[in-house]
Amino acid sequence: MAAELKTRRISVILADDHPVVRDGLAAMVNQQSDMEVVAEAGDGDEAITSYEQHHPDVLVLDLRMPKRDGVAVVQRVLEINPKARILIMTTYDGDEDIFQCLSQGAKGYLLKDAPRQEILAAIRAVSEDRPYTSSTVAAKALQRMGKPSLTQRELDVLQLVAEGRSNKDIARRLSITEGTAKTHVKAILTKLDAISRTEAVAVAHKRGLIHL
Amino acid sequence: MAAELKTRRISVILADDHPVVRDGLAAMVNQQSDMEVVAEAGDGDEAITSYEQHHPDVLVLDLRMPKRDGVAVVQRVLEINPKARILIMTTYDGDEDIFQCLSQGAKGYLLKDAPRQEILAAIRAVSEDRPYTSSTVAAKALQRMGKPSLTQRELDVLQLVAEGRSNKDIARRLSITEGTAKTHVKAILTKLDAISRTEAVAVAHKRGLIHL
DNA sequence: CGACCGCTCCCCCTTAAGATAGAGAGTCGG
DNA sequence: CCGACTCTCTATCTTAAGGGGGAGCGGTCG
Repeated sequence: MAAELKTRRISVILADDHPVVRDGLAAMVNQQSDMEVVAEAGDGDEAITSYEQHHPDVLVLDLRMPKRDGVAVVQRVLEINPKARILIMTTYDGDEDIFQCLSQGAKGYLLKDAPRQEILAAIRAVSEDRPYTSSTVAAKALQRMGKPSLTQRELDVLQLVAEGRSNKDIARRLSITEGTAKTHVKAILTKLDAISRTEAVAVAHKRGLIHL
Repeated sequence: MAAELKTRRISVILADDHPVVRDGLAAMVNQQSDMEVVAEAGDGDEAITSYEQHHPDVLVLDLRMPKRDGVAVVQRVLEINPKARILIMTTYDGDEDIFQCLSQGAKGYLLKDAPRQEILAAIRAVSEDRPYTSSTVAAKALQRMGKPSLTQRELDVLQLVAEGRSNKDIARRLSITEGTAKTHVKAILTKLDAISRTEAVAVAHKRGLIHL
């Protein structure tokens, strides 16, 4: 490690709520001669303030974090710097999560069970502003294409359905009539291609539309 | 690092399907003067064969792994060596998972978002055959006490309910009548204190009775 | 402006789900 | 051997859920 070190190292921020994962990534990254960890964050808010302070080459981001979830962090960071290079690193492989992050402007998306080499390759790719998406993840993103998306109201209803609420209960909570609640549920069933509300919950969970 | 190194180091096997997590734990453990990682495993079967080969002081085990899940590994390893010292390290905080592992003989249970110090303390405790359970986890285990447990058949039915199957469909798949399926569902609702099947799924998921 | 969309409400109708109660056959442990 | 438990099945009844329509109203956008 001598010659190629002249060029500046890739600076990386790690945002993950598990100290163990941060340690693992930090160990991997700092072992490389061409990159280094400049900061770590344990929740969404920390990730944003850290980004503002350090403006790293790459932000490695977990999707599920306390205080502010990954998608919101992506949105906020890209507001601060539209050219920010963000690599999503998560256990969630639902097409909705993937679609949301990538369409919002994240440069890469990979799963936590990825081998070391792939993780490092992804960081390098994203640092050069090249998108990185593993084939399985890309396939999921394509699956999402063509599928109808739910409206905000439908997502509200879906959330309550997933909690096991009845149509009547949902109506009360959303201050609408039971008939309207049923209309929304029907729309959800149609869009998710489900026969019953319970199946709708299963489908929505698999796709990452809801996180129980 | 000199004097206290005379006593043999605590040997540790790490079983987790995420390379990143294994790296993180390995880095943490190997930095300590009184412990070392002797093997790693990426799935349940590997964990068992690794244990048989090395007979480590502590087996750190993730619950959700390919091929064979954590609870099954705990069972098998304790068959091999009833005095095995197993520390569960997972993201799942459902009372059922915790109860199953601890009642089966795991010595410790902690969550992946635990701070470094707690993780190391847990490994040391378990290595000395002292049980380690964080207060929040212990509280969950106590919650489980008094709650009725489901029969195997009820778990079968619950699984299908969670997939969104109708009573008729469940009956066909289990080769029973729809009436019997309803009887099981009814028993499930009563035991889980739920009003509808969808709520039952939500409760069962929270408690860790099913993993979607 | 007119088309489109999202949200709201309404109707009727069929089917699935849940509540209640009873009962026979099998297994297991005291 | 006798409870206790599990699994199975039965029947009836009430209510919730789902299918198929239609329709008004406030936006937005070409």
